[in-house]
Amino acid sequence: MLKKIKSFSVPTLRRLPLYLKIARREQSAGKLIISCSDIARECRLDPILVRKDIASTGVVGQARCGFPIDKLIEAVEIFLGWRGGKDAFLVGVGHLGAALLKYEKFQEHGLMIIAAFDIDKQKTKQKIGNIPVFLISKLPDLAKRMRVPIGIITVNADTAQDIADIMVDAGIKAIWNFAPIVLKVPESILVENVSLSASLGVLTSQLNRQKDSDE
Amino acid sequence: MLKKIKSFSVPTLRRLPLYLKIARREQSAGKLIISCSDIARECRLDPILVRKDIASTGVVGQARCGFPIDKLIEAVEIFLGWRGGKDAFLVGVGHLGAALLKYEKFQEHGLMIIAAFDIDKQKTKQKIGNIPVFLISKLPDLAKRMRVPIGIITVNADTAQDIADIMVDAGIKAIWNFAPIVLKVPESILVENVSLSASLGVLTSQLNRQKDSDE
DNA sequence: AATATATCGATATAAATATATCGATATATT
DNA sequence: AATATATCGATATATTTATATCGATATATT
Repeated sequence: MLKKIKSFSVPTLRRLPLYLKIARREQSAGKLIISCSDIARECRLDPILVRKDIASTGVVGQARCGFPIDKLIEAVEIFLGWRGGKDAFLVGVGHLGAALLKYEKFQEHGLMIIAAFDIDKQKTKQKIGNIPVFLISKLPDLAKRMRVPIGIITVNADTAQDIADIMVDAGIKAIWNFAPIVLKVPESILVENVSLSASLGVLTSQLNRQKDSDE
Repeated sequence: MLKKIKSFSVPTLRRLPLYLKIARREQSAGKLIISCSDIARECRLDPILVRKDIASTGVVGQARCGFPIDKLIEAVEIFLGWRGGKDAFLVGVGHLGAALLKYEKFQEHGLMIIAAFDIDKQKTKQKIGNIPVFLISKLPDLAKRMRVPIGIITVNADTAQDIADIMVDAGIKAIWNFAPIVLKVPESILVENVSLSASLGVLTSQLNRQKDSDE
């Protein structure tokens, strides 16, 4: 039976990790309760917005006090799918790919990069960040047998679509794409793009306009 | 005189670099004209949206044909502030910082990383991606003398605010922040955040919900 | 040459997102 | 104990963003 998937606002999903980070820090500092106003102040957001975001995770707060931090953290982690780690394969062991492999904190986000792949045989000779590197030809079999749900693409724009095709064939359900193209994949496959150009564009465009108005 | 800064939609600013990339590629392939429908098809967006985005750059098209690619590229580049490169300093030569220093294509985005900084003296001994690395204590003087407008923060969350303070004191106008915190800076300073957690949160959250509904 | 079609540009509508308002309630203060 | 205050939760409004509609126009087709 095809259930309608309740979709949540992407802006909300993008803010929640920040709230989580703050909540975890406050918990480490010994606090038991945290309010939306506290979080909003630190994020420079409207408390009402923070409250609505948090409400979508389903956690219930206490009037006048706030939310029990442990319950809040649990609710956000479950909501984001960060409880019970998900396996991922990374393809493209270049500068960026290697940096991601060496980043230790993805576990905090429930992401376990268990293997990396590249076309360059040289790169398969050593582990990076304790993660083994294989030839790309090994991906399909491994992905199918291990039922890996997430693929990370850190190859260049020219080869990204080919890698996406291989991932889809291998049964990967979600792609975290760092290449600056729009991947063509079946509708059922999730794609989340990280675009440095997009981010840089926002910055430099606004910087230009600000400068112009100063003169 | 304080002119009101005309602000453009951030979603539009985030899509324009993609259109630009496509336009450049088509130009290399010899095409002289490109239509919003062409771009929309490739980006999997509504042509009307693409047309509106492009309209905000001020370029004018030709009914039934599209936009002259050279004019379109020029307009988008100017709009994004990517004509006539901008200097930048990067602070934090860790895995990610080093990867950005080695990335050669920022020039296509009008960004020139002319120096990097770190607290670790060891790191100052060699260039990375042909960019020299200095001790962080050298930043203020260099930034002021060279009037560097952009600072890139690739340190960890604990030190990011300190680095931002140093950058602001040194006259930097815009910060490209890769650390997972909300920086506290004066209103006149632009901040653009790149948040891997946010991006990952969108992916894993949706992946979870999809899985739940399958069962 | 007349007609059809694709696209631009402008305007209008719809949908998504953010902000404001208000009552209820638990703690702090007088 | 009574009152004030901060915060939640729900509902309502405003703003932003995306989509739809329509006329004008340049090319392609008949």
